[in-house]
Amino acid sequence: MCFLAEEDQGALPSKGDFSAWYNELLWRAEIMDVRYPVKGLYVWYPFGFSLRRNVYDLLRLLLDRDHQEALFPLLIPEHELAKEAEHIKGFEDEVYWVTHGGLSPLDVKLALRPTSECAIYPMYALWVRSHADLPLKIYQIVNTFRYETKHTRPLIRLREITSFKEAHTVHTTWEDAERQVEEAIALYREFYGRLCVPVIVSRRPEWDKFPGADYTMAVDTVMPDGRTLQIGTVHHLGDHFSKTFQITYEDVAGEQRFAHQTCYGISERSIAALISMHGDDRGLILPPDPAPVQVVVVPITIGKRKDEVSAEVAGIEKELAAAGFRVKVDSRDIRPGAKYYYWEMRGVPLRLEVGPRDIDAGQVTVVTRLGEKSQVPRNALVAGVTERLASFAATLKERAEAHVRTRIRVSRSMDEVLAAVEDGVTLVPWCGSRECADLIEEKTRAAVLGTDVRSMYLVDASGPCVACGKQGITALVGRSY
RNA sequence: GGGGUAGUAGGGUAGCCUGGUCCAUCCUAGAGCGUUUGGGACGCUUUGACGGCAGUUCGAAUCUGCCCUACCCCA
Repeated sequence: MCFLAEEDQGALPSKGDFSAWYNELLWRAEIMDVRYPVKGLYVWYPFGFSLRRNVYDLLRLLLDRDHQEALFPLLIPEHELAKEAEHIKGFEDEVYWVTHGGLSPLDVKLALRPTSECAIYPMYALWVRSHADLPLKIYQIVNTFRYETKHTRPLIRLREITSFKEAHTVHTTWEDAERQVEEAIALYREFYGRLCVPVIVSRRPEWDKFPGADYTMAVDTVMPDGRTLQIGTVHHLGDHFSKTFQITYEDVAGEQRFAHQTCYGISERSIAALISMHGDDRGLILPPDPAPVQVVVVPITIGKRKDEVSAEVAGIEKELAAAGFRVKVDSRDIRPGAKYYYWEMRGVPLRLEVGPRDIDAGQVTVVTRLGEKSQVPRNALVAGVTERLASFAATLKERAEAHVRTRIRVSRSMDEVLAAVEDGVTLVPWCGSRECADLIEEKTRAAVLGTDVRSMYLVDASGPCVACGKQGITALVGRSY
């Protein structure tokens, strides 16, 4: 099996073999180390953590416009977690329990939060008094724990979600909460826009909504192998939780009323999507916004002119850093080619090559991660780098959209569904019944993901239901992670 | 949840059935020295492992039990 050394040194598995590519890339690009000795728990390498920080900084920037960040405890007492019947039913199989303090059994078992509604809402009951306190929009970025029984996968299916951004809002009316749902969707669209990851928004079927919610809107993307990945959810909680946790406010007429709530979350699956969407056989490809290193400078030093090149490179580094770019000079004593491969694996958007020929010509050689090579005059470097990073991001976005567009097809029969979900998702007419959804799943191993499908590639697929033939509406169907 | 296979250095393998004290081999692995440097350089030197716990034994990578972890198949 070991033919790599001769044919193609150091190559990743082809992206066509997505699973192998993904696993190998995670450690080759130093995102995650999967060798931690507990199932479903993984370690962020410094490089991966830096990527994570940039991604979550973007998310914070968007949320901080009108949300406040806070922090609630990891442990939830059993009686609080069990308060909302539907909610606990949805999670009870996956909860980790803390049962002992030292050697003594605890009087009240404590759950590691699988999500934080039951940690936050008892406090909201204390905090919310008047209509003037509303809307209340708070978020936190924390780790959560779920004892996943299915196949765990780094960044995608975890027993410790390390990077769960969850927002919890409180409103006076159902309609106001509904408007918040739309705002959250818009916010998530903007976030994924910055990551150049195209998304499809849809309304999850009744049986697949968040436990305790009125309805759930989901944000999905289409992975390279055509399977979908849920990378964000927005839930309208109605007044279920406010009744359970007694979150009431006094309205303008002096009446006590139950509040209406929403919650919405994004996890490190956003990073899985980012990595998977753009990467290629050479490694990561990162858009400039989240890239830990945006520009790498490789000095080409030969013999006597070494000092001259070093001085030039130092000047370039200073100038770019002053302009706000995350720039890295690679002055290691290895050949330039090895550096190119190294930084390509790590997805750096732009590489600058600076050697004697460039100095003589008064220029810098610029190569994008997609391999486009050009020269920028040394005296217009910042402008040149700015322009190339912008067009690089635009190109990534186009590539990603082209990928998703070719993976969405319309199917009008079960056979067409079966063919379509082999390597993509499909829009099908569906009558809306659970029975037909189950039949579709049974025959195609693909699930009805949602209705009210919103995508820039939307095609109307209403017509006779592919399962029963009754009049149906457009539904999104696909195999998901 | 049920079944199967496996875990040997940074990564990949052989050895295990048939126990033998220095435990081999490959690599884009690591460390050092020197020569090199416009797409993965080369030479020399060198480091480093039998998943964990217990048992059997004069002696365990090898046999037994339990546990952990990984992968595959089925539900």
